[in-house]
Amino acid sequence: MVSDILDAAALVLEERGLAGYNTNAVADRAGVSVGSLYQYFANKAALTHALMEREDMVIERKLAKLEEDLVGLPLLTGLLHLSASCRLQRPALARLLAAESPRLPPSRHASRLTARLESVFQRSFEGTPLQNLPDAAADIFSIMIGLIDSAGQRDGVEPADLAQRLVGSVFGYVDVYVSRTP
Amino acid sequence: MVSDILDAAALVLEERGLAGYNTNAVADRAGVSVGSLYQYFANKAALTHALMEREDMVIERKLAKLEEDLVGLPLLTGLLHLSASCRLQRPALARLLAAESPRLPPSRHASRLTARLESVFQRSFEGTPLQNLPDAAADIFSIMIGLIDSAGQRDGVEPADLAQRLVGSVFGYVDVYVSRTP
Amino acid sequence: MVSDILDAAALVLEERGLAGYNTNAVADRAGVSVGSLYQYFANKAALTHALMEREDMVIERKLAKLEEDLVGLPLLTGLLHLSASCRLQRPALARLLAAESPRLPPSRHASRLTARLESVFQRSFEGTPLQNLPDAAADIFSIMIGLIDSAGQRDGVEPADLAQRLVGSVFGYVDVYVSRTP
Amino acid sequence: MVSDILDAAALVLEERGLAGYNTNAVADRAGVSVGSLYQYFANKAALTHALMEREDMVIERKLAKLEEDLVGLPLLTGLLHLSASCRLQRPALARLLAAESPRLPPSRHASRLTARLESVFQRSFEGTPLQNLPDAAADIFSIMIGLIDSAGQRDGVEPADLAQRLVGSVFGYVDVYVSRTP
DNA sequence: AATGAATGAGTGTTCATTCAT
DNA sequence: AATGAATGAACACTCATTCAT
Repeated sequence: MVSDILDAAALVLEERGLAGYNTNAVADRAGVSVGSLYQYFANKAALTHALMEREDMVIERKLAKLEEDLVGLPLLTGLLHLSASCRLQRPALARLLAAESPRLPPSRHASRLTARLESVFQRSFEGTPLQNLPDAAADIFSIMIGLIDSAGQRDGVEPADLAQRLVGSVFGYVDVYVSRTP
Repeated sequence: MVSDILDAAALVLEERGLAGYNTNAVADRAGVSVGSLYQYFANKAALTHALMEREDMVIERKLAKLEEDLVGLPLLTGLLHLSASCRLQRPALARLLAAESPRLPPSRHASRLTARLESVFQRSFEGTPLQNLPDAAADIFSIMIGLIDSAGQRDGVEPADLAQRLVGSVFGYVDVYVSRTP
Repeated sequence: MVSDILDAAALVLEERGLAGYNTNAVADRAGVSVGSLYQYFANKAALTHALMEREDMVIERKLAKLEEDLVGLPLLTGLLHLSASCRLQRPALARLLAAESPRLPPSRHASRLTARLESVFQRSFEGTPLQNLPDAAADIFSIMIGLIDSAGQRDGVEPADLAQRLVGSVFGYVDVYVSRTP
Repeated sequence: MVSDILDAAALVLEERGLAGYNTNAVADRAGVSVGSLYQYFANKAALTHALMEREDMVIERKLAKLEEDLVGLPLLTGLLHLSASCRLQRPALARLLAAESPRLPPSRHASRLTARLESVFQRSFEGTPLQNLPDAAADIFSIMIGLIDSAGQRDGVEPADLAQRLVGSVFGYVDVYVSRTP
């Protein structure tokens, strides 16, 4: 049921955009009453957060697997490829959720993801002393989201190609960052 | 008066966020009646567009000056420094306007800015044959906006430091892009 | 509920006239929230159309019965008596609805009524070749509405007397019309 | 000036309909400020009344001339022909003014016109004792307006033909009316 | 648990009217 | 007299949320 509602929310966003994204439409699309929707989600923001979380969950899970096998820069590269291919699955959805998020109260979920990124980032540069990891993680996160979602608006974008450019950007950022970190 | 209303709109956005950004609030904040607001702006979207345009105008003007003196990569670098320092003046405003823009009908202004960026980009690589300039411009634009606005959420970000990392990212992107363009 | 809202709309029109006829007033009068009103009527025009339809329904039903029993001129006469007695039930309402209708988008219902009138008209002159039936039907319709609604502004108008004069007018029109139709 | 504004009001009504008929539009169309409009007309209703009066003035003047030459039924017939040809000059305007009038406070002008009609009516039946002249005048007025304005919605209506049918209707009404007046 | 009708505060927008210049 | 910028009450309509069944 929770899953049905999240599916419906995703479809409503993709089909009608931010303007058509409202709780009644979602409930309709899910073949469920609004009342039921509110049984499972405290309010609209909670629904949106849940959807964001579910969409990111795929990345988080795959990232966890990656962390078992890789370390250092390959791990970071892997994360970027992962993110590109995942977010390009439903590019419009990813973009619309990102566009909605500034209207939402802050959630634990987003910060958990960046925390994760911090960890990956730290493991990538094991040995090198780094400062302000949180800031760097947030920056890289924003580059990643910005670039992928922008590319997602175009048709026929190859995840691999996009990931290459993404790797370029992030390593460009990192080079500066590392070289300036005492 | 137009200017007063735009000032008010900016303040409302900064003080109350997207949720509190409505025409009556803006008119109130400007010490003006709603009717007057609508005398100068056809609708809320027009108001928002005007504010975006005004905020970007500074960048455009400074960019124009830059184009007189610089060419090649220094021009691109200059643009990035420019954008960072301008958008960090009122970081919340810049971020909120960017967040509102997907809800707005497309404007001539936004496309003019990316066209401008394309031109800068092309001038930066004079001599090198490039393909899909629009895509690259859009990508770089998104990296730029994403990174600056993300950094703008933190306190005490030095424009110069941010610009450095921004340059790193963009050149990282470009390196990949150029090397893969036949 | 639909019926309650239509009742309220009719009362608001009668009590406050066109100037006081707004959706909030109707909802208030019906002891219902505006939201409920909009659950049943897509917009104000739809509400007005529905009220017009309901008011005309009585005539349409009675006309259908009449058509079972009568043909020729008696049928036309019957229609005129019918309209007079029905519209005089709530004369102000009939007049105000007619006055509002030019501000409304065209409805299927109004054209259905005139089509009906055309059919009655044609049956009334079976055997006589007539041209431009639609025009004649529209003319007779306007005479009928005009005369009844005008008389409805006065007190103590006897439906039977009014119908007599109405019959006189319409047959006067028809005599000229028929004699000039080749 | 007054005349210019009335011209503009007429044009606005014809070009933009009831929905576009507002004081600012009229002032604009007249090349005059709203303030000036309100210098000559106390409010919007006064403006509309003045326009109605001016449009009917032509009929009134011609009717006065007719009354010098004709008496009895030919006078009534003359009035009907007159009205038909005058109202068909600007059929849309006539219709829209009639549609706006129920929203207006009652005016002396309309009653003056029907009073005039009463007088014509009485002269038409000199010798015959008639009762309830005001009612009859109002009824005939409404038949006249209704039929002419309805016909005015069609293209290529011949004033003479319309007048014929109008004469038929009115005399049909009158026949009944006279025969039932003791 | 599920329903969905009902709610009503809130929002964008219009336009008749005023009044300082 | 003329201007037209300014006013703000009023209105149509939306949608997140509730609660009786």
